[in-house]
This record gives sequence, C-alpha cells and structure tokens, in this order.
Amino acid sequence: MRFRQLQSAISCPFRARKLSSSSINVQIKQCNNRNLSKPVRKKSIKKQKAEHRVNSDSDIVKCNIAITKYMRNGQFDAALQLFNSMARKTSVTWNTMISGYLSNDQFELAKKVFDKMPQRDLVSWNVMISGYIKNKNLGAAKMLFDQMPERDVVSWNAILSGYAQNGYVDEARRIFYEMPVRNEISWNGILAAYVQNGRLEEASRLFESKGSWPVVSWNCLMGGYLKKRRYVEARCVFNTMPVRDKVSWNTMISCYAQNGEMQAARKLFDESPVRDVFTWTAMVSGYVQNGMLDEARRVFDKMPEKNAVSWNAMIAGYVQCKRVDLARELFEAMPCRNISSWNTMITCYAQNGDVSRARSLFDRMPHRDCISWAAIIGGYAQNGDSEEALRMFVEMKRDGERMNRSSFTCVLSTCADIASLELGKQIHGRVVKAGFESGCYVGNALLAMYCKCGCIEEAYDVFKEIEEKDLISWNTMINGYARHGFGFEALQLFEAMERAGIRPDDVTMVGVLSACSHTGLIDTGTAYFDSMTQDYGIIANSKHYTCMIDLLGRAGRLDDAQKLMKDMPFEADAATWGALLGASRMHGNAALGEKAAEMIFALEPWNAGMYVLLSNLYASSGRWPDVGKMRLKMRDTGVKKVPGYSWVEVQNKIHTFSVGDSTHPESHRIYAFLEELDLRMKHEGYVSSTKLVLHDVEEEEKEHMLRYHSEKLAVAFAILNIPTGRPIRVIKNLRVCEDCHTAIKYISKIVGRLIIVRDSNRFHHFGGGVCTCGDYW
DNA sequence: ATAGGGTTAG
Repeated sequence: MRFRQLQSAISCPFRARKLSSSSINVQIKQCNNRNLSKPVRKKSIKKQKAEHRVNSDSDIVKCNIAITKYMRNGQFDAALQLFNSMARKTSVTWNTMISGYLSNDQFELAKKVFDKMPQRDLVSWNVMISGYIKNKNLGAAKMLFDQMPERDVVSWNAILSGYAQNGYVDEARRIFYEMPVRNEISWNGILAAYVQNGRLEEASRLFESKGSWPVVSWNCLMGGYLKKRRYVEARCVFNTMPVRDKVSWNTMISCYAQNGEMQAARKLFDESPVRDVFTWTAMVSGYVQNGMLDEARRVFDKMPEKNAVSWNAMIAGYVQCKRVDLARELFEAMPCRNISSWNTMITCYAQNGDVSRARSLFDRMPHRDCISWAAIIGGYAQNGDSEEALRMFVEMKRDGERMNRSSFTCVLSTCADIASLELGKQIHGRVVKAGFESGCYVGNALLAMYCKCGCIEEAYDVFKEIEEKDLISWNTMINGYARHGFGFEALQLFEAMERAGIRPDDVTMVGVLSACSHTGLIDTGTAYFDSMTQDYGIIANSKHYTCMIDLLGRAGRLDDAQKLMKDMPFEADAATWGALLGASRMHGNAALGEKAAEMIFALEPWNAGMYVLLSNLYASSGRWPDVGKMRLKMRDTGVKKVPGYSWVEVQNKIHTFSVGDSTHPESHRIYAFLEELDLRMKHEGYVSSTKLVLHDVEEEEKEHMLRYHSEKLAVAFAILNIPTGRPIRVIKNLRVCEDCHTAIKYISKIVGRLIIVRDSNRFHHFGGGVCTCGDYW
C-alpha cells in the first residue's frame, strides 16, 4: 500500500520537464555503468527492454534502490542527480534521500529535503526525529514528535532512546510507561537507558524481571558491565546467554583485554566464529592498554581492515610510551583521520614539551571539539605558560565552542591530570560566573581537580557545595581522602554516604578498603570486604583484593595475604603482586619479595619501574652481581627507565626538575640551600639510606647522588619561593624515593612547612616530621 | 526487492 503513495509525484517540479520514461532508464543505465559492479550491469542490460516501456512503479523502486546504494557509498551527489532526474517519486524516494543524507552526516541537506517534501508519511517524521537526536538536538526532536499527526511504536522508541542518550533516565522511563504499544526494541530501549547512564543495578533488576530477551539486550547488559569494569559479571552474562552473535564475542574479548587478561582475550579471539574490525581493534587496544606495544603492532599490521579507531588506538599506544616519532609516522600515514586522531597527536606533542608543534596541529585541524581545546590549553599549562593557557581559554569561547558544562568539565580534568592548580582555580572562578557551580557534573570535575592537585580541604569545600551529590561525588571524595592518607576522614564520609542512602559501588569500596589499610583498621577492613558482596552485591575485583593484601601485608600477616591471593577467583595481576612485594620489603622477607617481583616481571616485562625496584632489592642486600644482571636484562629487552622528574607551580609558572638538574636559573641557590638543610637534618638525626642506590659505589658518592633527586630539588626551590604559611605542592611522575621521603619528613619539621607531594601512586602530606602515608606506599 | 527505532572497539 505504502509503495503506491504516488501523490508526491504530482507536485514534483520535474514533472513539468516531461522527461520521457526512456530517459529515466538511460539515466539508470549510466549510473550502473559508472558505479556498479559487473554482474548488476549485465542484469540491467538483460532487463533493458522492460524498463524502456513504462515509467512504472517498479521503475521507481529501482531508482530508490540505486539511490540507497549511492548513499551507502557516500556518493550523495550522484544520489541527488538521480533523484532530480526522476519524473515520479514516492515518499520512499524522499525518505531515502533524507535518511541517506543523515547517514552521511549531512544534516542540513536532510532537513532541506524534509522541509521540501510534499507529503510526509510516518517514516519521514521518524527519520527526521532520529536525525535531530543524532545531531544532538533533543529539543527539536521532541518538537517534531509532538507535531507529527500520528505516532507509531518506532516514533516512541526513537524519542525514548533520545532521552536515554542525553541522560534523562527518568524521562525515558516515563516515555516507556506512557507508550501505547511496546515491542522488544522498546524494552531494549529502557534497558539501554539504564545501562548508558551507569545505573546497572536497575538494569539488572529490569533484566531479571522478564524472561526471553533478544541477543541485543544481552549484549547491552554485558556492555554495561564492561563499561563499569565489572568483568566478572560481564563474563557471567556471556556464559548465560542463550545465543551469541558477533557483538557478544567482541564485547567479551574487550572485557578480557581491558582487564589485562590478554591470554584469555587471545583464546576467545581464536575461538570466535567471526572476526570483524571490532574484534581486531579490541585486541590491538588491549595490547596497547597493557603496554605490549610490539604485540599490538603485530596484530595491527595483520588486520584485514582498519578504521579510524584502530589507527587511533595504535597511535595512542605510541603516545603512551612516548614514542613520538612512531606516533607521528602513523598519524601521517593514516587515511581516515578524525577529530580524535588530531586530539591524540596534539596531546602527544603537548605532553612531550613541544607546544609549538601541538599548536600548529591545532591550527591546522579541520574541526575542533572541547577535547582539542582542553589538550592545547593543558599543553600550555603543563609547559608553564599559564597566561597563554588562559588566553586560549577565552579564545575557545570566541571560537564558538560552547562553554557548556562539558567543556568546563573537560578543561578541569586536564588541570587535574597535570595538577595545574593555578589554572584550575581560574577556571573555578569562571565556573562560578557561569552559574555552573552547584551542578553535579561540573562540581565533580572541580572536586576531582582539587583532589588531584593536592588540595584536599578545598576539595571538601566543593563537595559540600554540590547540591545533589551523586555516586561519583561521594566516590571522588572518599577515594580522594584515601589517596591523601586521610583514612579516618574517608571512613567517616563513607558512613555519611550510607546514612544518606546512597548505594556504594565497586569504586567506593576500593576507597574504603584502602582507607582501612592506611589507618591500620584490619578488622574493620576485613569486615567491609566480607560484607560488601552480601550487603551491596558488589563482587570483589582485583583492586579490592589488592587493598586487602596491602592491609594484611602492612600488618605483617604475610601468610594470610598469600592465602588470600591463592583464594582469588582469578589470576593475580601485577598490582596485586606489587602489594605483596611492598609488604615483603617492609617486613624484610626478601625471598617472598623476590618471588613477587619475578611474577610481576613475567606479567609485565616492559615495566621499567619493576627492574629498578628489583635492582634496589638486590642492592640492599649487597647482591651486586644480580644488580648487574638486571641492568643487562633491561638493555636486552629494550626497556628504558622512565626518567624521574618533579615539578612545582610558583606564581603561575611550572618549574620542572630532574635528577641532578642544574639547568634551573636558581640552581646555585637551590643547591646551597640543600647543603644547609643537609647539615640541619643530620643534626636532627637523619641518615641517608644509601643502601637503596642502584650502583655499587663508594659511600660518599652514593650520598651525593641521592641528594640530587628531583623531588628534593623541587621541594627546596618551593621553600625558597613560596611565602611562609602556604603549603608546598610538588608533583612527581614516578614513586617518591625512600630516601627523599625520609629527608622531606625532616625538612617539613625543620622549616615548619606543610609539604604535599603527589607521586605516581598517592599523596604524601609531610608536616612536623611525619607523613600521612605512614611511611608505607 | 527500496526508507525509520535497540547492542560492541579509541
């Protein structure tokens, strides 16, 4: 019936031209000759006679099919040419044009066709509604939905998914209950609404409330667990689902890959009945995320087909390990760059100190989004040019990048990553001006920024101001306290959270357990660990186990820690072994430490930090031949020790220091001050822990080397340049060295200052001769 | 036979 809606043809402007029916067929034939493969052409020649006869309905269908094909090939000009040449059209013809333009990201052209269309049918409205949603204009979509003369289940499903994609879960639920007819896509729509917005408990409750879901819904739920890094539950879904399609396999492979279980991922990759770009890309990014760059590259080179995501994953891998040249090489070779590719490269240059290259890419890229702006702003901030960073921030507004909540959030998270407190504070000011302060999203970003910049009190002030705190707000604050070594505050806040009736998730519990570990609350920690599954349905992941092993290990219960590790339902990862290693070192169990270190080696042969740690372990017991072996092994595997550096922000400028650095203009003053401090420290009883130096050198020489570590230089510089009474905030890219840690404790007492050091793992608040980490990290 | 709504990777 619908095919016969020929009304539209009457008002078609080209009817006036009186094209003969044969001329349309000629047109089709030409198109076929130019663009279609041989078998199709043969067929059309065979049928040529029939097509010559009339301008029939079947001719129109043939044209429609041809238009669809053009559109699928991205040839929307050819599609338009054919469309224009048609004397008669059906509404399907028009709808095909609209939908084709939309799938080619030509929203404006689609809208033009929709507006010009003489008689719209249900499909036209539905297509346009989803077009608006895709174009991030939910308001306009809703307007069309309200305007349309009649709605069917597709219209309702489209608007439901629109609400879901824009975070309006409650609205989506209302739509779901309001709609007159529901099909399985509607059910999947409401399920996806929960999943996409991180409300997994509701999703799983919904899922269990009803039997028989289509495979898409199983995939949706599994993907939700993947996004939340709840791999155990994801695997459980995978094992339970009655039918599996390609997406199911791909999702499960991603789960393993992201959880660092590359062998399991590989096994599933081999077992999977079908492999597509997603499958291959999941493997590439899995290897990348686990630092196995060579393996990633091998898979990447073998891929039968690559898209932008595959290229970007590989490039990001090179960026991660600072292989700037390889990253650039791929970026220049890739045929299908998108915004993300440009953004990755900009970040790459910015993080490697080449802001001018970053800027030149930024200026050259065809389109910018808020990530691009955050990357370039962060680049300037990170390289000590806060003025230019702020100027670009203003520029962003002028460029039309909407200063919405998400761009604030973006830039704030950049500030957090690079710990650029001054810039963060300036942006905080602008957030207040824009009236976004009390909102949850921006509030959480501000909160995280202050936590990561070492301002735990300011973070709490922001936390208090957030009107409707969500799970993320609580998690950020609890984990912030825990990472700063304020275990007591973290636990208090957790109790407040329970009183407020907010259900904790796995992330919350990581904060809680590590707080227990830092405050030495062994029984409390054990009780929380045991109860979290029963009370909240949270299945312990490797991070929870790592906290527990840390907790037991710290208390010297190495046997219990080992037993817990054996009882884990999955293989221990490097972080878990790392906790055991730390405990072994603390309690002088060299044999166990060595075993742990070797396990970490096996799991992460590229982990340079581990070589150094193990070298130190050998060195501390005078096993110099083993130290030498380590050095050889490092050279053979091509692992490069990441150079340690520390930085500190003074009056809007970031000052960076590396080991034995003498390039800073105030170098002489800094060294003189350190000499002076050294004398006073020794007077107080400080003895440098020379046993930790990697090399077998004379005692005096060792002491000399230790004194020049980057964190000490940064601290000394900061004391000299930051007015008394204000805290000193130093950031280090690696873990703080043990000797420096001891020294900074003394220094904090001698100069009477609060010194906050953020290292790659946690925060240390030094004051009055002690540190909040309790000398264990 | 041709047009519309739901799931996966950076």
